[in-house]
Amino acid sequence: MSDLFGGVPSVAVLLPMPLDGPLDYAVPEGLELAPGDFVLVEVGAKRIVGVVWGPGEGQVEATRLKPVATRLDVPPMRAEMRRFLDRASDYTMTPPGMMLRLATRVPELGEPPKSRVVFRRGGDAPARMTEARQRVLDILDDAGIGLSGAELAREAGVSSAVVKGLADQGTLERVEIAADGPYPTLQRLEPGTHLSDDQRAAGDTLRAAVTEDGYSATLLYGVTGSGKTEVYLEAAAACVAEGRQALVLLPEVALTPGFLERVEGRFGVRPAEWHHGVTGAERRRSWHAAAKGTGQLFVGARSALFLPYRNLGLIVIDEEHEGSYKQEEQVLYHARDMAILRASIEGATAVLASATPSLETWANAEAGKYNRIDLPERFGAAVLPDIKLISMREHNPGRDRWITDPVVQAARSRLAQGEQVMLFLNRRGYAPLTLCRNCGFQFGCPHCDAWMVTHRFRGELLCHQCGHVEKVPRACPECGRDDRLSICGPGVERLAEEAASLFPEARIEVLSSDLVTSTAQLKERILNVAEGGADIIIGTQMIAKGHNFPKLTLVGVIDADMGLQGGDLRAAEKTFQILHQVAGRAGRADRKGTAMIQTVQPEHGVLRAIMSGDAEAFWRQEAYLRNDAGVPPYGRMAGIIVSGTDDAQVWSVANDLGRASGPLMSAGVDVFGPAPAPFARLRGKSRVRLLAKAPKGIAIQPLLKRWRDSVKCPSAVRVVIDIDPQSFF
DNA sequence: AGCACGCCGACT
DNA sequence: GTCGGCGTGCTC
Repeated sequence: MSDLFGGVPSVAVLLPMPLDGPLDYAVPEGLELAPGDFVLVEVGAKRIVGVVWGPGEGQVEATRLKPVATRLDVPPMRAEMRRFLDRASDYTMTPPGMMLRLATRVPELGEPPKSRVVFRRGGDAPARMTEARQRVLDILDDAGIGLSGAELAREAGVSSAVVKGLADQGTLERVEIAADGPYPTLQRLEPGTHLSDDQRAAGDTLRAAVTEDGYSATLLYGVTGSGKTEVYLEAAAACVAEGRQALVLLPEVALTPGFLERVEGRFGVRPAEWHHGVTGAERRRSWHAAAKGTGQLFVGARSALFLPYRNLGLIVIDEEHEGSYKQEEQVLYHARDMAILRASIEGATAVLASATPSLETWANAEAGKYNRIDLPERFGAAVLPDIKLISMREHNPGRDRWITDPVVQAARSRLAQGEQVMLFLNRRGYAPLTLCRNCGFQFGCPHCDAWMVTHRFRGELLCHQCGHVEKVPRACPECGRDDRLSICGPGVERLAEEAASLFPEARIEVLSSDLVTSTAQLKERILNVAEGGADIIIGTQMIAKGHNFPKLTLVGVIDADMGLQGGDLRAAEKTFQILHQVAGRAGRADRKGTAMIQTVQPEHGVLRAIMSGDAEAFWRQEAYLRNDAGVPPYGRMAGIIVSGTDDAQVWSVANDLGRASGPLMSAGVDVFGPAPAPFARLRGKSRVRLLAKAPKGIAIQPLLKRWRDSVKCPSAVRVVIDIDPQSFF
């Protein structure tokens, strides 16, 4: 074999660290290594798992090389995966080792396979049959083999003592099996039966794309409730039937346990999971199942893209437009882009599913780079709600009031019929501005140019930009008067106050990130609302998606214009997406719902698009604006974030970068900044941003890399390059 | 990323 | 006199 390095003195080993490249190690006598082999090597005093990346590069003399300690008994990393990591590292301008780190975040990688104890039916009948014991036995008979004592007890809803009791009597037998055991086989891979005509046609198209060899990408564009999930699960079925693995990426796995049940409903078994919450033995099992090919279907968060799949045939990115696909910490990457990259390298099918695609994806479909499948109809009884615009100029609710009369009337009649009402206002806290009517002083953040938002519930003033917190003031710091402070504008807390006075008998639930302490609590409260535990739901974008509320028939959007101000180029697009989502929550069961959208500018393009349902025209308009501005998808855009604890150092580096931008400008790249805000200070670190905008066709990465490296930078200051940020200013 | 080395403040 | 703060620099 030509790519074996037996007898070759050294290999380059990539390590999961932020080094510029791999390090050379000597190959000991008798060890044969090939690219992709997992090896254990000594780095400093520690032993670390690395991957053979190629032949030794020879920057360090052969005599000074440490030897490779061992080769691990793990399936070697495939060439496709290595290429993916290299390309991803290049694209995101992250050291390749950090990409490897994402791909090796699995416990006990270097250790031999563990075993675990599971139960099976033993010969003896129990001395006495109880209801609890019967349930355990039923669960076991159903599952066959593979459940541990704890799992059995949990699934049967009994205590572990019941399982232990059965085991002691010989009704259950303990068996030791490999801990990284395979996942159960998916059932019913043939085309699904309960599909509408539209769904079947879409499913067939995707099945064909999966069956055909090689890479393709498809935008699956379907309104909420059109059954996108059923359609892409058809693609997964076809993929698994072909003997390849399928991956479904979800934006917020923690909030979608229902998804696993839908998969189980379709395929009879639960998929392998990979996300933050999967830890320990299960994490290890998932990773190895990906590598060995013993897992067929994977469901996960963005990090699931970095599993070492043996034969990946399909990647679905559900809710493709979701911002949570972008990782903003440590390694910056956008899972949607990386999914396309990986699919193209693996020769797999990519499916981007959304009711409100990102403009980039829409434009790629428009340009023919992606196929597009439209699912126009809602499935079953679900009907799109009536949408009404309420002009706030025409219906002025009056001083310190924000709910207009038409919305009040509609809410009254819906509440009277025992239905639920949702009021959406995308602003946390009580009120966005406090000012002094005596001297005109406005309470602003000392670190940025934002207003301090009053939070009554917490009893604090909060900067929503940088997180700065102050006590609620008693008097004006400028003139000292304590009787002229005026609280202006609404937040959800204040809206709840208004709703309580308008509908005194209604039960009101307010949901916003600072009124919810944990994900578990959020789930519980949402479930409570869904079961009818509240009449009026008031909230921020937190309530825009998630659990279905069957009794909800009226949605009131309090301030549709809120998101449209500011310099964010994606403001219109984001507002469109969130309005579409919120409005779509009304009336999905037997009752056609209504969405009433309060706005001061009913003629705005976003609102016209929401009204007419003609998203195409809106996107075309937005695409035109983007084209004009030369930003994605018509150009490349990168944010350069300079951060550190020392303000002076941060500014000095940022200014040096600004001065050194000449070569970029002459290459046709526009550079803006340095600009502070919106994140002037974040957790004690100051941040300054620059923005580079390159027209399409210019490879921006090498230019940026050279730019970054041309400015010397104290190690206390970090310079991060963020390709295609979500917003700029 | 870790981890060791190194140079200046409050302690037995 | 030392213990320890974390700034700087290196890992084949």
